Amino acid sequence: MDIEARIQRRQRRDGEPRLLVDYDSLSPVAHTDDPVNCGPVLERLLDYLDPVFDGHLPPNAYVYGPKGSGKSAVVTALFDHLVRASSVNNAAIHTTTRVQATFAPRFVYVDARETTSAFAFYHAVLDALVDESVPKQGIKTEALQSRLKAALGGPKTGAVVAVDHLEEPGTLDGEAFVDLCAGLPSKVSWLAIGRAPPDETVLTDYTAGAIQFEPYQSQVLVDVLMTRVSAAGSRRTLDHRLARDIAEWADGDAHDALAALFGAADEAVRNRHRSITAADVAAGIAAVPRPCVSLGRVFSLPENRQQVLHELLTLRPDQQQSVQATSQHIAKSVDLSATTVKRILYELAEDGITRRVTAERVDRKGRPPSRLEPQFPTVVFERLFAAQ
DNA sequence: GATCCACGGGAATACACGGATG
DNA sequence: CATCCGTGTATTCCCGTGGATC
Repeated sequence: MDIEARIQRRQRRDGEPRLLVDYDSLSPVAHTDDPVNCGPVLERLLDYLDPVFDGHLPPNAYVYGPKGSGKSAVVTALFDHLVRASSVNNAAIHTTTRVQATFAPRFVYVDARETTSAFAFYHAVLDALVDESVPKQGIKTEALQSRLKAALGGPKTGAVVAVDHLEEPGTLDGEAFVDLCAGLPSKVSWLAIGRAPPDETVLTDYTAGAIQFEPYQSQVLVDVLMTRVSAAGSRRTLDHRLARDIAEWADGDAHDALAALFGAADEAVRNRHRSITAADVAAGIAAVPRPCVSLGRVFSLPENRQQVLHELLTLRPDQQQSVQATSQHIAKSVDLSATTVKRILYELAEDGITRRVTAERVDRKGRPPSRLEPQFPTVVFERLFAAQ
């Protein structure tokens, strides 16, 4: 946090202390280096990775748990450390190796939301593995595969690839992912991360074990919220009791809790409150639909889809009586034809980003129209979208 | 020239509903 | 009464084109 921001935060206006918050610290899509209170699951992940320190690759594994239970937060933090440790200083791992051979495993984190094709997937893995830049176009997918093989050619190398957000709408499904992994060199083990319980996914047909993430306990969630709040502003910004209210409402889902907190902080800032009030919290909670789609999914959408969503949020209710009318209005402010906008709107609804609500009754003929309800935290989206 | 993929457009299909038909 | 039909929408699906990069 730079000095400028710290000073700004202390500035007064109208003699009143004014709340200023650092929205990045509250963002449900931002993960911290050091997730709060995740000891037990972290230990289980390290247990799984233990063979690495013995000079072997671990088997494939599956990490699962509901949205907002900390899967991405913990795995990204862990892999960040491992990547740093293995690339900056291989010795760190070598010296703890109990056998003589110098086994230098690599660690790769891939977000399936960003890699929806075979090409993109192999590209992501290879790009993380080699220093030179890897072409994004113009070469065959098979060319990437052989380069991967070459990159892991050494006798004492191997890689553990964590693939996050599998089997979401719009990302790789289990079958496709397993097929892609079959095209990887044999010296690669994968750690799949998804939401489905082990018995509801084909992924576990190919893994030796599964690691479960439970929804956050209310008390832990309160800690998470308070930690984020103090990173974003001052500890006094949020009353402990209000944090508890948010946590109770969120029912163990850190994503939703942070989204609500973000909305509450935004409301407080706009009302020039000196701290977050109960009414602000109520407004913050109200701006998070339930069930709620993860913002991470929304922000990994292509730019023009996000544009369409942004415009959708600016329309008046009377402009979105039907999908057709909605797309025509949106097409006016976006560089896409109404037909294309319409198709995009249907795709977004299909993926659960929005929800179609069919009108009760219309005048006469024809199938009744639908309106689209956002299924993601709109306030947070607007703020972070504007900041992009 | 190869290769990947985003775009755009519209054709095809499904649906709702009232009214006609057998 | 059951079914079909016409009309006007909503919704899904498919495929060609073109930019960008190697």
